[in-house]
Amino acid sequence: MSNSATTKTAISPRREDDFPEWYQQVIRAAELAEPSDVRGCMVIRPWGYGVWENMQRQLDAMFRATGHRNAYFPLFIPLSYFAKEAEHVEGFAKECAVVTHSRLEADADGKLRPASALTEPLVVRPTSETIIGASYAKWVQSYRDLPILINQWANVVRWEMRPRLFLRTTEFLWQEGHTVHETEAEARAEAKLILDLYERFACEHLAVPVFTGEKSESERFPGAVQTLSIEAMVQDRKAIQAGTSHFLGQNFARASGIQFQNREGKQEFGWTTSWGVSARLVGTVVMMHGDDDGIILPPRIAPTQIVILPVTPREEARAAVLEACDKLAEQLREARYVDLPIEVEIDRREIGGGAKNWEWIKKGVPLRVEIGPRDLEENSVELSRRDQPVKQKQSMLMKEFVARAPEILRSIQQNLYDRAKQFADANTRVIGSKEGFYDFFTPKNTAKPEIHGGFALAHWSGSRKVEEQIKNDLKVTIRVIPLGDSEPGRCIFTGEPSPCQVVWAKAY
RNA sequence: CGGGCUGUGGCUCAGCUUGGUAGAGCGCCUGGUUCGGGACCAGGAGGCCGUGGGUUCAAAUCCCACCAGCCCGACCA
Repeated sequence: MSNSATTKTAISPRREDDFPEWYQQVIRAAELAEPSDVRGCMVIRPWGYGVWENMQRQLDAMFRATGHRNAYFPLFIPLSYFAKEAEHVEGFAKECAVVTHSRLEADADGKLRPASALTEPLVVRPTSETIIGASYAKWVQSYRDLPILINQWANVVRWEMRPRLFLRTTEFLWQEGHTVHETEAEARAEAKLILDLYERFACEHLAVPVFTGEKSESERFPGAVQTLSIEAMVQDRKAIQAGTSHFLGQNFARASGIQFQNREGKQEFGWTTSWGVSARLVGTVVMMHGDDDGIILPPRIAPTQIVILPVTPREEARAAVLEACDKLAEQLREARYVDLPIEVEIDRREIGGGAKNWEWIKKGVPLRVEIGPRDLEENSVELSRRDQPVKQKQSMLMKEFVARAPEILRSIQQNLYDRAKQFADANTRVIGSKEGFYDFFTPKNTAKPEIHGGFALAHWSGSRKVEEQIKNDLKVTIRVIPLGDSEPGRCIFTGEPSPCQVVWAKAY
């Protein structure tokens, strides 16, 4: 019997009925974020920001460990700087916010109007290659000044047409690394190092398995020589680009005048890279792990990993229950999960126990712990794992729970990853013919056009024309060209020789 | 930026065709009964009906413009 048809879920619609709407409802129900009155911009609420802060903290440690240091560069980029790299301009010109005035004045009707035009308009950074390049040009004189390994945590603005909470907003939070190297090989190695770092972060911290590789020319960052990317498959089987790392060659060095005297005493342009991930990762986690009752946060990035819910059916038991909660919280905070104290919160609010429980379910807290009078008598607690069905509860001795909490969190983290990996594997196919390819990406149910095959691995000769044709016909693009060993074959569309299979999918 | 749909208390929406002083459910507040599960009963607060203009004695309702949101395209982290 299909229980799911009758069971009430916290989020409606369900994923299978309307995935985009489900996504929005989850974000609202979990109090991650909400749309603001400013077109295309969002308010990130404490719960959502807490997730981002955890991602930030953990990535930051990884950057530091690989020799990078943080710095901060201006939000405003003089138009003339921005104009230096031709492809870069072409790529970003259509989505730039531009500051042209420096003052407001009241007109005759008392309405405020911009006044005092700037001599040179300022572009609000859509990315910072050019403004950072201007500084690097001053800092770099000799090969002894290299490498420069800097990261910046910042907001950027891209005037997008269709905003979506976390996935595509006009202003967004991200991290952008910008490095300069003495040789091409070093710069290429840096881009690859960061790609691997992003992959590790996605898998181990976000429980998000990814496909990695190089972008085709048409999907490359404007001005880059090579763009590397990690791509995840979310639950509607679409791909989401979760992080990119670019080898920029000498293009931006040339544009910004980043030159140094090399070991032979000759002037040479530096070799640069840039790389970034954004708060889009929060949206990725929602679409990756969420269910019809809300989000499910991987323990490593959950702002609260364990919530303690006092059960106080009788007023006279209240004090004793709360005391036991405090004691448990204290003990749990002394335990370590991935080398950090466990984040514990006691929810003392006096609202109905059921309602309270559901709030935390929707917010995706990995582990809920109930303590009531009966538990006090038996020195036990009732556990509910967010990665298991809502009604499923497990009783455990308090002492045992304290000892096992880190292990349980690890198990949840692992389970989320395994599930996601299994889903991605189950919906990834090697495809050997054009017909098979078109069939794979053609929706079987016209009422739900978003449901299609998933990811396809297929040979492609490198023809841009084929790429365009597929995009026009099916809205399917090459997500990545895998790096490393590959079996040559024949392009399934043209029969031409192909060096390797590439990953195809519909994308966010 | 093009095409379609939609803007009415915090949320979901009814009312609009046939103009006549603003409604429901959920949520919120108060009191009570409950309490190992999103409880129940009673009372209450909350809305220049997206904005501006027009038609009219009278506009949530009709007309025009604008703005915003969603879905579909082009673009993107």
